[in-house]
Amino acid sequence: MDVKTACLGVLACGDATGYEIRKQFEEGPFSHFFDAGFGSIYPALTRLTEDGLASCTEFPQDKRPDKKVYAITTKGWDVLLDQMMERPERDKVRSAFTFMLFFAEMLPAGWVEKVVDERVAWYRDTIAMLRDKKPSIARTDHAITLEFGLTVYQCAADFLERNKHRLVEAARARAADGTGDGVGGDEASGAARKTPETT
Amino acid sequence: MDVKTACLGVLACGDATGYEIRKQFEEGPFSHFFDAGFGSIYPALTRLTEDGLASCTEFPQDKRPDKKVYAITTKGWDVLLDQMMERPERDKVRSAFTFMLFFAEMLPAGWVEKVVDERVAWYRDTIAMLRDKKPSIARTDHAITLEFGLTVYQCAADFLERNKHRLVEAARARAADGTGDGVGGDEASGAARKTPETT
DNA sequence: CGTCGCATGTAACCAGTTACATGATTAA
DNA sequence: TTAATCATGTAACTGGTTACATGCGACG
Repeated sequence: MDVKTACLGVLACGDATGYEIRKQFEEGPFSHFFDAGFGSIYPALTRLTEDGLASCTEFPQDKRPDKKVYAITTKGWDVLLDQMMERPERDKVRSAFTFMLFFAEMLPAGWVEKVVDERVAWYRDTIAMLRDKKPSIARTDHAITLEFGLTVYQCAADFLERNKHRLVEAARARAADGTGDGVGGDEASGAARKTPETT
Repeated sequence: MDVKTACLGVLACGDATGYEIRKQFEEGPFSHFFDAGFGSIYPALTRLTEDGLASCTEFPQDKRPDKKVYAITTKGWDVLLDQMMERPERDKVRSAFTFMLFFAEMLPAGWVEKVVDERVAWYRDTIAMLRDKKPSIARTDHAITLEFGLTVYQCAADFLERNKHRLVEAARARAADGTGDGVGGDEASGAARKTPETT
């Protein structure tokens, strides 16, 4: 799923300018499963218009660039539908947080605690925000997607809160026994590995 | 978090070849929060070696390319630790599945059902696999990260199973009232939007 | 008096993907 | 006989990010 398709998706919910689309990607419902900046949105919109998948209406404004409102066309709908009838590709997730969790033992306990706390706070804030928005959502699919996020975030936040102490204790224990920062001592680290057998 | 850091992370768990690293990204624990192919791993490994963050030992093999086993160096540990002491950047998620969920009403009910079923099946399989692996994990942080995934996947699968009928019904309802494929009729679709006020 | 929100876009850059090249062994 | 596993790598491409360019009005 590339930026063009995602823009088409936003336009399928209502006409929008490039600026508004970015906000959708940053704060709106799309932010939970997509992201893109201006640098990719504007060219995508130009392309979409060239290909007849979106139409563009200009509204002159003084003292600032003309506002360009994009709308999805019939052909755009067709393409969007086609795209969604293809088997969805695997989710692409890149989480520096989880990466850090995975190595929590190697890190200072205080740092681990801080990062986990911040993450939990982010979940709580997001959950509150989603709860706020929920009543104003008319479409069933949109509502269910929101609930999906709500449920999963809730679950994640609860887990982290319940298990924070274990992580922090593990980090503390490691620090105490001197293995602290994972410094193995010599060049090629001693990470457990049998001499590689010549396959 | 780029490929270089991720490779360093894998090497921090034990020496490995490029081939093995890819497997970690595809099937191993890293697959849940990172992904990369050969085309980025091999150059990254070369770079890491040049910069002294990893060392490389070659094991000649006949009838196939020499096996190159990489190990993280002391400097590599330092860099990895430094990286993890920086505040983790926002997760990047790109989920074509969730995108589709969000537009479920526009799609044929049968298709929605199929896609959701497949996703639930994937969760169930992954959960079973993680449960299998769990007993063999020594490190606390690794174990907790695994449990984190287990918990969240479980929650997601349960939600989808509980709410599948709502999605399918919504899709079915839409199809029935003729608004079916979202075809608005004319060029600039009728998606509700007031004439844009000139800000 | 600074910085945030509105509003557009381009150009340079970089990271990562895809396809290609090579090739033996083993299991279905 | 077909496909998968092992094992490395490069070159071409693409998709997206970052930085730059412009500039007013509102709010603190």
